Amino acid sequence: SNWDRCSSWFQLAFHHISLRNGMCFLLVQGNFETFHEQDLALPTAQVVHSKCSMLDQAVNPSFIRVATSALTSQHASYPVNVTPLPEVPTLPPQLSSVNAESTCVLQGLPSSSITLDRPAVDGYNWRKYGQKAVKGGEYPKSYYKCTHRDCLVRKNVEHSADGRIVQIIYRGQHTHERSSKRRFKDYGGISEDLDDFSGSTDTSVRSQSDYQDYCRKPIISNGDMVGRLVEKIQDGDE
DNA sequence: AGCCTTTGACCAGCG
DNA sequence: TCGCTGGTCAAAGGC
Repeated sequence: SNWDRCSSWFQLAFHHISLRNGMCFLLVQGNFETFHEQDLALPTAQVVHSKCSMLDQAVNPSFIRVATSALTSQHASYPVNVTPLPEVPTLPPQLSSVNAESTCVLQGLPSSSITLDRPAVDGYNWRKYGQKAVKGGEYPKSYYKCTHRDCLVRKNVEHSADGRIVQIIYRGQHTHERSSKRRFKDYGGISEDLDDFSGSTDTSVRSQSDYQDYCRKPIISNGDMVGRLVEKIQDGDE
């Protein structure tokens, strides 16, 4: 039902794969956007990989690798360490980078184009407390703390040279639910909808939403879809 | 006023 | 001990 509520808005952007056991993976403009505990409770990465492999590979082979990678992270102890995908499809020329979660940069568009560069739209509030150029300055690494009182969770976000997130490392576990919708409005309303989508009453589900953070280089086969999405955002339509 | 990012300084671990 | 590296602090300024 959450999917039904959400998909009407995001139908331009979503590719989705529903698996037989009820798992539902969302791929938002190439980002592996949402993992919920209910999605992840049963399968190991290996199982998911095999299930995904049974699907039409034409949907997006990279997606299967992302799903497998994220699931591996899900069941591993912290810190979570996600390596970047080795391959990504070619983007249309007007669009070099779109990350629905935290970075949305459209190049070749007017200066009014949307740029979302926030630490996370994962339902938690983060405060950046440092940034370092690591690995010889090749990859700037940002350090974030959860702003919730008494919550010690920290997140390290590593960016590639072109600004894409190539690695997110979480340390600790949240001791609270995700924050209210209020702050999500800061992200142009998109995340508010995501919150609706993931707004299960099951708090244990919410606690796993960090995995929404995995930003990936976009996998877009239809530039027009993004153009229409951008129009919607620019019109201020939440 | 409160919260945020930025950024140089500082600190700890390691070879 | 020294230098390097990664992580954190905290002042300053912006929104």
